[in-house]
This record gives sequence, structure tokens and C-alpha cells, in this order.
Amino acid sequence: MAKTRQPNGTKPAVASRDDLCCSSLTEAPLNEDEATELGRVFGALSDPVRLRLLSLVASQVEVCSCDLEAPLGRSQPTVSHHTRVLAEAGLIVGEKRGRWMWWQADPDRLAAVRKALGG
Amino acid sequence: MAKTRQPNGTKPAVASRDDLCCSSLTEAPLNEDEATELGRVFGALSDPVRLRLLSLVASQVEVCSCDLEAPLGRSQPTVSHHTRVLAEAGLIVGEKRGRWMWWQADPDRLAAVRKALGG
DNA sequence: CATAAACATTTACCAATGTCAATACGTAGG
DNA sequence: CCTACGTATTGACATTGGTAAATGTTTATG
Repeated sequence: MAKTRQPNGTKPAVASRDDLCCSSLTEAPLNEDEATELGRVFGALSDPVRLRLLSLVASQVEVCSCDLEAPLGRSQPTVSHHTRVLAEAGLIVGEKRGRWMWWQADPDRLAAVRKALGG
Repeated sequence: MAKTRQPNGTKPAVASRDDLCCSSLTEAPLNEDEATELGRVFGALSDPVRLRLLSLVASQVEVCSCDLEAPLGRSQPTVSHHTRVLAEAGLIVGEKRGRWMWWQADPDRLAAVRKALGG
């Protein structure tokens, strides 16, 4: 089932599929499980620091963790925490090369969130 | 400037415009203000109960507060709290008619969120 | 191997948040 | 008016969540 590689402890807590729930929020009421899963993703997007982190990663092909502390103005453990949350939500994917951790945004996941929102 | 009517204390904390930030998350890094504003909206979407509430409202033309307690399994004050959060995020709009509070989803606001997500 | 560099984890602290009981507020009907 | 009903607000409580210091882990380099 050709799962995309997940480096260390940052595997998505949700299903490995890219779509979040059946269809759109606006079409039919969500059940509790769908709402919980979707809520986790939006929770990952609810912090300003994480949104800036995501936009930093998504507006380039890939970004190293080491290049995030300065623009975000946060300590290394805090940046590590936020990348973990975004990765567990499936929004970014990390790959360790040497000592560096490289992050990429997952466009399919972002599209799935938009779709869940009525896209 | 023909602002849509906002019943009691549930005016959006953000600007009355429907779009959230300039363009998309994926095009350029967000600044702190944009991230804070967007984060507030995603925060409103980060709770499972609120997501179910929104989907209940969005999948119909309008819904009364009194018809939300049962399907959500929450007390009346809790439902009132959640409708308030969603309304302050601009995702739903309420109108009081008689003793009843009627809620509608704002499709333009949902579209703006999708757009901010790279739509 | 020893050391340094980059990142992850643990721990602790404080702020924010979801929940409901109690209460206040506003509206309709007698 | 007075009462009942629908909703909003307040207060209290437990839980979650963002932050960084200290520490652990892994990898490159001499």
C-alpha cells in the first residue's frame, strides 16, 4: 500500500489516506468520529506560530528545521513541538538527511481540508 | 457599508470583510497579524462539537438553537457558547426572531477559509 | 572514540478552553 | 403585570495546550 515514508516519530495519527472524511461539511452533518478527526487537523492549524511555520514550508519546496527558529522567534524545542503537531495532522512531511530535518507541505492534505470545508 | 445584521453580542471579532488574508498560505509566508486572525478561525473549527454544530447548520437553510442541544448532546449554555464562538469567527450568522435564535452558515466565509488554505 | 551539531523528549509552568450549574435577560401569552 | 420559555452570561472546575530549560539521541567529523 505504498505509504509515504515517515521519518522518526512523526507519523500521522489519522488514517494514512489523504482525504479526511467522506465529503463536505456543508452536505451532511458530521458524525462524532469524523468531527474528532477533522477537529484534530483544524487544531493543528489553530496556532499562529504553526500557521506561519506551515506557510514558510508551503511557500518553498522544502525547509530545514534549523531555518525555522529565527523567523518564528521560538526556541528549538518549541519549533520541534510544532513541526510534530503539523506532521501528526498530516499537513507536513519530514525527512531526515544527515543531521538535518527537512520538511515539505503535503498539497493533497491541504486539498482534503479544503474539500471538507465545502470545496 | 450595508453590514449584515448581527443580533446581540455576536459580531465577528475580525474585519467585516469576507476574506481572511491577502491570498493563500502556500504562496507566501504569513505575517503575525494574518496568522493570528486565521488562527482564530481555525480555532473555532478545532472543536468536534463545533464542527458538528456547523455541519448541522450548513446542511440546512437555517437551524434554531433549540434544535441543537439534542443532536449535540450538550447543555444549553454550552451550545450557546459554541454558537457564539462560530459567530465571532464569522462562520455562522444568527438572527433572533421572537424567542428563538436562528443560525445560518456563511458560505462566503467558508470559501475564504478554503482560499486561505490554497484554494 | 571523542566531540560537536541538529533534533527529539521530558518536565514544569502558566494560559486558554470546554463543560455545566446557577442566574440573568428578553420575549410572548395570559 | 406575571409567568413561562428560549437564550445569554457568570462562575467554577478540570483539561488541554504553548513555551522553554534541561536532558537524551543520533549523526558527522577529526
